[in-house]
Amino acid sequence: MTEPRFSARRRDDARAGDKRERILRAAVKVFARKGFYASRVSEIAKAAGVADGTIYLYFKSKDELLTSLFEDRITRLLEVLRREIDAVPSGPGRVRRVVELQLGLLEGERDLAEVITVNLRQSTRLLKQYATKRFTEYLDLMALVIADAQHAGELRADVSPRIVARAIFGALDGIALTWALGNAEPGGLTRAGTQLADVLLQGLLPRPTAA
Amino acid sequence: MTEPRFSARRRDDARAGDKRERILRAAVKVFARKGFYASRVSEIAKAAGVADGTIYLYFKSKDELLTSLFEDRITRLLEVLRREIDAVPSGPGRVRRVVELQLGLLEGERDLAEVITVNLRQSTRLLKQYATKRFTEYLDLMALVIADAQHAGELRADVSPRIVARAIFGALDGIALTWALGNAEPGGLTRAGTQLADVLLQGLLPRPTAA
DNA sequence: GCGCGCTGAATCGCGGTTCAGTCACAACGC
DNA sequence: GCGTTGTGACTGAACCGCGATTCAGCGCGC
Repeated sequence: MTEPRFSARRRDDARAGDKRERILRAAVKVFARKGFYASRVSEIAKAAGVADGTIYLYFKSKDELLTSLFEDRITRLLEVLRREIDAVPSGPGRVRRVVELQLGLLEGERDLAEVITVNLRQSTRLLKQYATKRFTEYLDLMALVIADAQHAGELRADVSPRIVARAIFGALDGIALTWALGNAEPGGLTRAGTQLADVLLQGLLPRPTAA
Repeated sequence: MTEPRFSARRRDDARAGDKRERILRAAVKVFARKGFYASRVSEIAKAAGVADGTIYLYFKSKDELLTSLFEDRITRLLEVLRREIDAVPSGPGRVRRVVELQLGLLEGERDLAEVITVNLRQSTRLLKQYATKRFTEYLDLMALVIADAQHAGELRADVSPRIVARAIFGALDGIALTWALGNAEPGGLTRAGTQLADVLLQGLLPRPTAA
């Protein structure tokens, strides 16, 4: 229903035609620079190299454009995360992998980092209605990783997996936010990820011997 | 310049007259419920019990209303934090105090929690221009607490104080966010604060003996 | 020709902002 | 005391610009 029928193969036009994706990419760029509300649909159209009206052939509204953007990108992220988690056996290893992976991914996509950290919260509707779906899915995944490791005795069990999951999400978000808003020095996110993982893992170890 | 001259003492009207504060309080409530952009100035006026135009006697624009809100509330927070930090001698004690204090404060003001966590990011202008002032001040304060403790040998020195500060901010923000958006169970924030502090402190301890 | 993807100028509603009045009160002269 | 007038905080209906959305065409490929 959102997708254009079929075809759409312009033989004279080199760019692959996937206009929907072109629009999404343009939206990321524009939203990142100006924020959702300050961004004009016409700007996104221009950035994508399409007419204003074309956007409405692929998305119901400006709002739905933002929603789709998250739906799409977060779905991708969840896929990657699930795959990686499965590939790592140890609990602590998983935590480290997940933390480093997420910041590593954003390192290469500053615009996306900004959209996720900043714009996720722009549309209250988006946050309160939509986000409580995918976002919860994300938090649940993180909490599960923690809980599993706790049951295996690899991580201390005296803290709530859900709280830890939220804290990890928040820490990642906060680091990405300040990075995206600041000078975004190269390698900054990756380095931060390693350090965050270091602190988290030591903090989550089963209580050593003495409290 | 923003304040009305003087007088303004209505003897027949019980409410203390501080209209500016009344408007700010109303704004917190409305922004929290609907988000900055979805909130109508007329709604804030109604909630504050003043006319639409009155708001413009105290604030230049809707934008400036939001800005003033942060300026005001964050200034208060910084004051409280500084005082508390000075009152606690040990580094780890300070970290715990700061973490627990912030979540404790928000526990009593759900609306404010929501405004800070959600709306702080609504106005990109606010974030990029204004926030880089007070917000930086906040991060610097946190980083200083960490750095001091590191120099005193109370916390591990192999992580960047700034990264830790950002991570702590993010973790607090993330926890407050999910709390404010969720069921906001009573005591939830306080409990989360304790656990977060537990994990952080263990994680930040000087490396035990074996890495 | 025809269908379809696309275009982009025009529309239309919304809501931030303005500003001409209103009103309560204080100051003043008597 | 008491009318008169000045002051300025406050009001709220109307204005006006903006920008999301629409839709009457357009032209390319078949």
